[in-house]
Amino acid sequence: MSMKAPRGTQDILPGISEKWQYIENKLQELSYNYHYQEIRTPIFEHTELFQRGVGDTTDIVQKEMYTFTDKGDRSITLRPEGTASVVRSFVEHKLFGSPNQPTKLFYFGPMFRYERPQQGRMRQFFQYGVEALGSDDPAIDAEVISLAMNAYRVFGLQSLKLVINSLGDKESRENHRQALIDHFTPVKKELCSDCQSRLEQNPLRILDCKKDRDHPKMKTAPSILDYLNEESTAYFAKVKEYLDEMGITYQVDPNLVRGLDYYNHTAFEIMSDAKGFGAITTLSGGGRYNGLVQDLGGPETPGIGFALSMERLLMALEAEGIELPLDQGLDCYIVALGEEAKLKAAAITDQLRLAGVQADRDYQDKKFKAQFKAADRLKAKYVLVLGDDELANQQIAVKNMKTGDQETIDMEQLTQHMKEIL
RNA sequence: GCGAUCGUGGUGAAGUGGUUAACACAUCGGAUUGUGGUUCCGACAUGCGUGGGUUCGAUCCCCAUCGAUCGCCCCA
Repeated sequence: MSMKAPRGTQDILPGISEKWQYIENKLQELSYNYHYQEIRTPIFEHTELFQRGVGDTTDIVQKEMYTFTDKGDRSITLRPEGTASVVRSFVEHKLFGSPNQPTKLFYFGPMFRYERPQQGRMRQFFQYGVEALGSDDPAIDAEVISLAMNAYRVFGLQSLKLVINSLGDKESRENHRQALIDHFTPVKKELCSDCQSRLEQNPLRILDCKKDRDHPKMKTAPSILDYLNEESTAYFAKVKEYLDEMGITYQVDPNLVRGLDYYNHTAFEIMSDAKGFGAITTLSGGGRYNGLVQDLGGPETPGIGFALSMERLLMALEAEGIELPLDQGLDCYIVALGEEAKLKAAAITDQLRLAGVQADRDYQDKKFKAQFKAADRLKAKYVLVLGDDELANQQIAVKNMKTGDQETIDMEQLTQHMKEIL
């Protein structure tokens, strides 16, 4: 039996977990600034939710889902993404009935996809994402994109590239789809096997195929932007206008397609430009999904959202050499000499902790000097020394480890004193 | 799912088919019975991812397996 974590999973150990907490807190704060509220949905759902929500033709559903049958003979799937669950919950709990629309939600948690792992691609990975349901104002598209960008900017990341596109409404997509089929069918045999089946299932995705990238028909392929009807064109123009006004720079890429079936109108991706960033450059992605709520049994409700990967955010920070301003170091470490002092130290430590002071002490029966070394290693701001002398006088020595200054404090004033100097 | 490279102590890492698996850092102990540094001395691998095979003998050769990294695919 292997005692290693399963392939594609990782332990987030002390030293790293602090970074995660910092990022989570910051993203939560940012979400509230945009007035999004947290939603927590189950980590597993009925398989059918993803088949219908994410789409049967997607790679996620076709080959990447963690699906199993539970003891009640239900087909269960570990969620591969967050949107389907959020929309399901929105419908199930009739959040569309709230007078406060749009419904603006954020979530955070693990997602699962059965893939070949490499750096920045795990089988269990963590996403932060938002969904805005109930508005088809282009301003909310811009808001979500702005939030997505700021989710990196708040950490000081610079090397970001925002790519946007419009997939149009249903009519535009239909027309474009037919144009793609007409365009590629004559050369069907020259395309890769994936694209041959895409031609029938989802011709749009031929456009971002890396294998057939150099095929002559690729360059002349009908662009979605030429097939947008008046309404879709106007919508996209408005989104861009909002972005311009907000000072958010972007690049329009007509080949940006996104892997999930539910997208329409606005689609976007944020990538890292940073050198030394791995082969995987996409940091986050999102888009509009106006038909999804209805597909999952709700009333006709527009929606837009995005999700980012925590792992890749961490990679981006690393690539740009950004150090997070983490609080580190213990408030105080209690050094005790002798049995009696040890006993007293336990009580003092306990008291300090209850009063809101971080405190720790030795449990390894270390020598005096070794206890000091431990305190130093733990970056303790203060060391409290308790020996025979102090014990006799009902006092304790408080040493500032940074300045080296030391003073003697009466035992009963210690907690108060520590709270003052910290 | 396909292809390639790799897997030695807490960490970084050397090494060889044959008795004691370098070195460095970290850790622990001592020099220094109550103050963090430095220096010096000493200690520290259930044995080289796991399982099997070849061999008189394998950490080093072969096979399988697990895992990591990179590329493809795709994405977050």
